[in-house]
Amino acid sequence: MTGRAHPTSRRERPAKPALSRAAVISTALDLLHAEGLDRVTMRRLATALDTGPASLYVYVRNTADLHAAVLDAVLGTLTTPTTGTWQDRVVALLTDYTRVLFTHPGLAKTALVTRPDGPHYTDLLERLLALLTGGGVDPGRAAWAVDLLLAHATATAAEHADRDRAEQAADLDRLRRTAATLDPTTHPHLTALADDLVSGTGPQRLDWGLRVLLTGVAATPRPDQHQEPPCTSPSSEPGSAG
Amino acid sequence: MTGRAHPTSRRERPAKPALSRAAVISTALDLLHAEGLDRVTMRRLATALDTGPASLYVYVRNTADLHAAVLDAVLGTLTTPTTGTWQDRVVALLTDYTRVLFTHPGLAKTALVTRPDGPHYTDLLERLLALLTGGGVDPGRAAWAVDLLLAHATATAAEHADRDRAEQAADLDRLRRTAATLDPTTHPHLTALADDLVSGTGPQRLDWGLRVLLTGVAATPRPDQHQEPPCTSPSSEPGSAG
DNA sequence: ACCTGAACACCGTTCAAGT
DNA sequence: ACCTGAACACCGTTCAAGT
Repeated sequence: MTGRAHPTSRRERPAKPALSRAAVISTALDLLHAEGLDRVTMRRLATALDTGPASLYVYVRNTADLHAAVLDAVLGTLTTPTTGTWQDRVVALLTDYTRVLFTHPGLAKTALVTRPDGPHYTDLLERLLALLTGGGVDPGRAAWAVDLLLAHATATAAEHADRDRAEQAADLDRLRRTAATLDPTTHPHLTALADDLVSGTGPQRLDWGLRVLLTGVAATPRPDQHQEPPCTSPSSEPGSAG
Repeated sequence: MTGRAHPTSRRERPAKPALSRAAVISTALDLLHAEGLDRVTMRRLATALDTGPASLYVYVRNTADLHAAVLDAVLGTLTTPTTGTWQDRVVALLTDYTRVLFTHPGLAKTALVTRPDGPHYTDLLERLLALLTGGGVDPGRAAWAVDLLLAHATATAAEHADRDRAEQAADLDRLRRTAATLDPTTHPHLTALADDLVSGTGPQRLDWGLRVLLTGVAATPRPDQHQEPPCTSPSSEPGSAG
C-alpha cells in the first residue's frame, strides 16, 4: 500500500483537499452559494479549507483578488444568445449577465469596483466586441462601447441585487416621497416626475438603457478619432501629418 | 448665570461640540478630508468626537447612512454651468460631479451603491431634469435618463478615483496585456482591439459616454409609454436649443 | 431622551518560524 | 516553496446601565 490509491479514505471529513489556487477558488464558490459573498472572507475560507488565513496568501493576492476570481468563475455560466438581431443578442447576453450577478448578492458590487481579467470575462468581452463590430459598429467605438454596456448592466444588477427586496423598495419609496414632498416652487420638475423617477421594473430599465446606448453609440463618433473626410477614397489618407 | 453664554469656554480642546446629527456629519467631513472615506468609521468618528461609538447611533442609522450623508454634503459644492447648449451644460454639470467624487477617494464607490436622498442630491436631480426637459426631452424619458447619466458619471469617477494612479494604470495595462496575448484564433476582436479597450483619458470617455446617452435618449422611447401616433403635427419636433 | 462602557462577533494582513 | 500559529491593528453593532 503506497497510501495514494484513495487519497480521501484516511479521513471521514469531506477530504481536506490539497491546497491550490483552483481548490481555494472552488471552496470560495461553495461558500458563495451557501452564504453569499459577504461571507467569503479569508478567515471563513481558511476555516472551510481546514487551515489558517495566512495559508491562502500563497494563492490569492488579497481579498479583492479572491472576489474577482469568484466573479470570473460565475461568469462561466453565461449562455450564448442565438436569435434576433445583433442588438437583441447584445441585450440578451447582458440581461443574462445581470441575471448571473443578481443570483449572488454582493457580486455585482465586486463587478462595479474591480476590473476582472479572468478567462470568462475576456470571453464576454470578445463576444460583445464580435456582436458590435458584426453589427457594423466602428471597431474603435465598439471597444469603448463594451465598457459602457457592461457598466450599465452591472450597475443595474448592483441596484436590484443587493439587499432584500423590502429594503430596496423602501429605498425607492423614500426617494419618491422625498421628491414628491419638496417645494414645487424650488423643485418643479422633481415633484412632478417623482413617480417616473422610480417607475418601471429592473428588466425594463436595463433593456431601455442598453438600447439607448446602442442607439447612441451608432450616432456618436469617438472624440479622439479622425473624422472620415466626406468625399475621399477610403484607401488611405493622403499626406497625413505624422 | 445660566452657563450658556460661552458653551465652549470651559475646555482648552477644540471645544468638544455638543452632539447632534449636524455635528457628527461635520466631524465626519473633517475626517474625510484629512484621511479619506475609508477612515470615516464609526469608531474613529467617535474618537474624534471624544465619545464612544455607541453614542453615534442616536444620530446615524448605520455606517451606510453616515457615508450617504457625507456624500450629500460634498455634493453641496457643485457649481452651475451657464454656457453652451443644454447638452453642454449637462456634460459640464456631470463632469463637475465626477470631479467632486474624484477629490475624495472612496466616495464614488459609496455613490455607486447607495441611493442618496439628501437635499444636495435632490437639487442635482432637479437641475438635471430641468436641463433635459428644457432641451425638449420627453419628461418620462428624462426621469429615467438622469439615472443613466448619473450612473455613468459615478462609474467613471469610481474607476478613476479609487486607488492611486499607479495601481490603476497597472490594472488597465494588465487587461490590455491579457487581451493582447490571447489566441487571435479564439479571440480575434479582443486581440485586435486591446489597445482601444483601454485608450483615452477619463474625461474623454466620460464626455463621450454622456453624449452617447443624450443622443440615445432622444431617439429611444420608453417601452412602457404609449407611442405617439406617427402622424401628429410636428410643431415642437425640431426643438432648436440654441 | 441621550449617552456610555463594555462586550460580542467578527475582519485583513503580516511575519517569524517551521517543514 | 509551502504552510502555520500567533499577533497586530483594526471593524460594526448591540445592550444593559446610567443620567
